[in-house]
Amino acid sequence: MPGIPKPVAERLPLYLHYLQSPGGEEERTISSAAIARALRLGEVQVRKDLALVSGAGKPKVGYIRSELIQHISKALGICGTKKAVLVGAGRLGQALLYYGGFGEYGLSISAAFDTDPGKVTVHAAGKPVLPMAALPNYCQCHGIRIGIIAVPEAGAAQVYQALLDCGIKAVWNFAPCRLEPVEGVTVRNENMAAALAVLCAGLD
Amino acid sequence: MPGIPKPVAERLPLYLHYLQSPGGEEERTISSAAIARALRLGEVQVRKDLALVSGAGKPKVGYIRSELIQHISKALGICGTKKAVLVGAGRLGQALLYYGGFGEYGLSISAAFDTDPGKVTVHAAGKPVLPMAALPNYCQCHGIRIGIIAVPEAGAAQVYQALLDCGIKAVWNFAPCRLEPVEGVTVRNENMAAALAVLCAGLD
DNA sequence: TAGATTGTTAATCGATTAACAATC
DNA sequence: TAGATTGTTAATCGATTAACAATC
Repeated sequence: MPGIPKPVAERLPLYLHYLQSPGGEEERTISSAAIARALRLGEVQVRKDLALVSGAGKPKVGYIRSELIQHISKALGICGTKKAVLVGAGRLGQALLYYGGFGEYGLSISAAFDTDPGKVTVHAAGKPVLPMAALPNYCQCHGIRIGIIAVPEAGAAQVYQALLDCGIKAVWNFAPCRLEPVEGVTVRNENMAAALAVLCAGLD
Repeated sequence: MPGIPKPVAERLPLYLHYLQSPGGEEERTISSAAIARALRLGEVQVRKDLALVSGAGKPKVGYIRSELIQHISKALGICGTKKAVLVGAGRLGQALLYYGGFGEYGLSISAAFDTDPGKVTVHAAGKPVLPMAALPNYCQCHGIRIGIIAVPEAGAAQVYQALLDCGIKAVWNFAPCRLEPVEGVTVRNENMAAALAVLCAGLD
């Protein structure tokens, strides 16, 4: 995504979801105004975003839906299905493992890992739950570059290091702690408690 | 949070978490430089943020830890424990129900609601899972103003309306759809699949 | 007093919005 | 041609960073 500002990149999945959603208008073309209305964004903003990744809009006509889907998908690097590993097969980990929504963006969690031998025997959502020791080999064999951390805070740093050692390049961290930045590795911290706290901050 | 810019508000929980975390330096005072180092932020940014909610730093000394915790807590509206209801007791819902991290910010999920009679009998994490019909009465009796939507996309709009009817003022939505904005109600959309897609966008 | 650390004012940067030009 | 819709250039807005003043 070189050249695509972060706020724009964050809107791209919304456009894609809307364009692919059934039930909406199934016209062959669509205008920036229609997208803006549906997603409650400014129409100039939508046009600017789309110009950045597509630039294939036609005055008086709008955008060809299928083309636009192609272009946004390309900008998001969607090609085939990228596989991710999940570390931590607790409740949150299992919720992610069963969640079907990633496929829309060409992503899937292909295996989970846990230190708890009790969880290791479980196959969840048709996916294996393996012991931590199996992580390096699994990642190498499957060419995994995406890792998800769903363990308690105390274990996060260690899991992070293990993922780095496996050559992971993108980390989605659900533990409420910052992870040491590493050149060439992208980290997103998903601090659930903090998110709810901010949402509720203005309540009184 | 009138007067506090959103980016600042999003950093406040990080400061609070760091200040309250055990194991760190347990000094009575702390400097903006120390906080910045730990959280990997700019020190001027930390000082500006803290000046906005506290303004009680002393040159040469820093901030008194306990005071700072008080001030940030106040800015985040933390007082006692605010209760939230959760709609949708699937895997994600249960993960949230069991998650213990909300307490740090004075929040707790006190009950879940589901249309599936099978889920209704379960008591999860010592919290009741009730039928949807019980929602209005529960919210009124407990003075609930926070609602969490953890149902599939198709049901989200209806659940949202139900929550609005109950007088909910803050909504945390995990379904991948935008919800109609309503005056006086804050909504945060937590689109998990989109988040992972953006994280992985730059992979190749 | 001197030095460390906060707080503020000004400068920079980036994103959004508005106005308008281009074009099918 | 006229009108609708895109795309671009300029203006606005807000946040971050840098420089410096204040003060314990």
